[in-house]
Amino acid sequence: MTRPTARVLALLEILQAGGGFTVADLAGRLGVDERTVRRYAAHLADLGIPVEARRGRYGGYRLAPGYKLPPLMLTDEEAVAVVLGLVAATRAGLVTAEGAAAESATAKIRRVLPAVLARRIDSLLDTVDFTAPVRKPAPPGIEVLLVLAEAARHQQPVSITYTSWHGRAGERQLDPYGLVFHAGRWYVTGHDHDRRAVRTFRLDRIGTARPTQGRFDIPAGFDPTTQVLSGLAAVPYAHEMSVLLHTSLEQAQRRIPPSVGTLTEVPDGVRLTTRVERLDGAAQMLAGLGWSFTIDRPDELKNKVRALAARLLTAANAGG
Amino acid sequence: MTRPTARVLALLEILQAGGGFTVADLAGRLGVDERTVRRYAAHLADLGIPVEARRGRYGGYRLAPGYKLPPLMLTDEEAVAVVLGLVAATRAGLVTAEGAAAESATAKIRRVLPAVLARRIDSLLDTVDFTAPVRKPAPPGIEVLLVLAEAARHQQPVSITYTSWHGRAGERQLDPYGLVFHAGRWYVTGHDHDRRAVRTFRLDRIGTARPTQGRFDIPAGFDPTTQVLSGLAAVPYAHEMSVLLHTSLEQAQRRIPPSVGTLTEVPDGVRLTTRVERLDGAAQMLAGLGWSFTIDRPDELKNKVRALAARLLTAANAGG
DNA sequence: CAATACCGGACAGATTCCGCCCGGATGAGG
DNA sequence: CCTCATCCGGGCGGAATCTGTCCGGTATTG
Repeated sequence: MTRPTARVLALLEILQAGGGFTVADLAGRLGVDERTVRRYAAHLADLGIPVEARRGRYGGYRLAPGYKLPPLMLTDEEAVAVVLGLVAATRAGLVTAEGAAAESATAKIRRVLPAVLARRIDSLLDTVDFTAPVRKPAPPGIEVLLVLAEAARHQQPVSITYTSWHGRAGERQLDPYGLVFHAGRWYVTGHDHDRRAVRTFRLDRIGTARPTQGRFDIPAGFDPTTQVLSGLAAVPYAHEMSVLLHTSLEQAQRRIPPSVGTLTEVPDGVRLTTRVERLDGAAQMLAGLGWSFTIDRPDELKNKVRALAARLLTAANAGG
Repeated sequence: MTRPTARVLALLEILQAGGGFTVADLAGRLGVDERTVRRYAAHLADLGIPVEARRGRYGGYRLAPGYKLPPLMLTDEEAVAVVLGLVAATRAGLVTAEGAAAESATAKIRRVLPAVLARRIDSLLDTVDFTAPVRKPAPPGIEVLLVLAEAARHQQPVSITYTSWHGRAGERQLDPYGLVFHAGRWYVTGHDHDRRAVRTFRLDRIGTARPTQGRFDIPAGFDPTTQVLSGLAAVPYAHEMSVLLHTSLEQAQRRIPPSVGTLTEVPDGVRLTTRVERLDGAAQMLAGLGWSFTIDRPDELKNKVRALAARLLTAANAGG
């Protein structure tokens, strides 16, 4: 930043983000000396912007609480980021229940942009193709999402109404440890009071969420992502499967996502335990991995692997 | 007025009063030279304020028509969509060169939200985890992106400066047919005048883009995504492979991305033609797909499939 | 009291700003 | 096409403002 004008207004932007800032903090962010920050604060005051200063321990600068904000001004880069973000969020299934939120947000943002920039962004949206797959959204209600987020942040229990996959509705008391967005779906994981265990719920199946009294502690080292993904892997599919893969744990972890099953390092390789709906699919997966392996169970899987081998031989010998 | 900052902002206030102003008029009001007024107008533009200029008789400066609209009013859903969109765009590698655009955009949007909603959105951002991988961004310059988008939209040729992967810079004349965002990278594909063929370029390797004279037509049925992906797939791997899959084109397209190879519907199924580096890997892929198939070529692939079948038999018969 | 954090004058050197000059581009109206 | 009015922006030398440093001082909290 070469111009003092821009730096003074950058200070204004930082302060407008809210909260308080020490002079040392601001100096670091603006890349100037502390004395210069103090001068800038005085400049803002000269311009009629109410910068409040507090001396002493825990002191710093902030804007006066009631200060009225100017209209939104986005740079070209920021506008493009917002619009592309809305496209990305829609494609990822991140959009929430009132399905047109991304479209209407795009329209509103566009209206406060200069006409030339809006037209260029229109051209961009018209001409760009994305290769990532579009997720079918399973959006939660916005209120459910925000209540759970606040409760997780402040470690406050909630009461939720939940409809399970086979349609049974009920109320649950939950200590929400964290939220996870995975493959187009929102999940909350935490301590389920009724089950006295950690449970994971899909947010699109949660009707209402209401904070309740109390506070909870998150268990040390708890990782919401791991919990949700391993919970997804523990679906009660028809078959339990255990296979010894003749490779390293590192290699296995690189090729097999946690959502597929549990990998355990053992002396002869890595044990993969999981549940699957169809054993022929499991046979195909194992063939596709490329490592040799030993089947612990079920025995039926051995038959499926044999059948796949026979089919491959047929293919290799067909034609000429 | 002693400070340039104050004078620049005084210009903004005059323009915000509405209507148009000549440079001479503004110079008189601000007590500066006309050249200085023109500099101030450029400063405001740098700060993201849309000052529009009109040359010639009856010309002058004014603010862009939409600039004086009331402040942006977003619903809760829309605000969440925008903020989550910015997060998604960052993770997908969609953000552009001036790296902090998503962060500063988030801050600006947050500033025009009610404090309560802003706090709830903060909680959401603090507590949510995403499982999708974070792409390392290879961002193009915003100007390059927007110029190419407009040129593609209006079917107008461009002149680009391009640095190839081994570092050779040069200028190219291009008819941009479309833009594609794939796996964290921006691509433009179109007719390369110098090569007299369709070529694909990565936008992060394009230094500048400038529209040139003329118009072009896009070939009928041209699909930018297919072109970019098949270009990526056309890497000179060691082996050419052709396999007849005993399934439908629709099923094949669902399981085999275009980046893998070309799918062609034929009377007995779907022909997959592609190039691969390792035939044993190809054998594994075919086994993993689960359909029966016939190998056209190479003959060596038949040996690899036989070897895989043998390995599967060994696995199925091992243990008990 | 100790530690932390804002305050602001003064000075020399650094950086940015400014008026002036001027050839050039643009656009409306005759 | 021409005329007139108006914006455009690089370059230069001098003027104005900015900046870091130094430092003694005030304010606030535990």
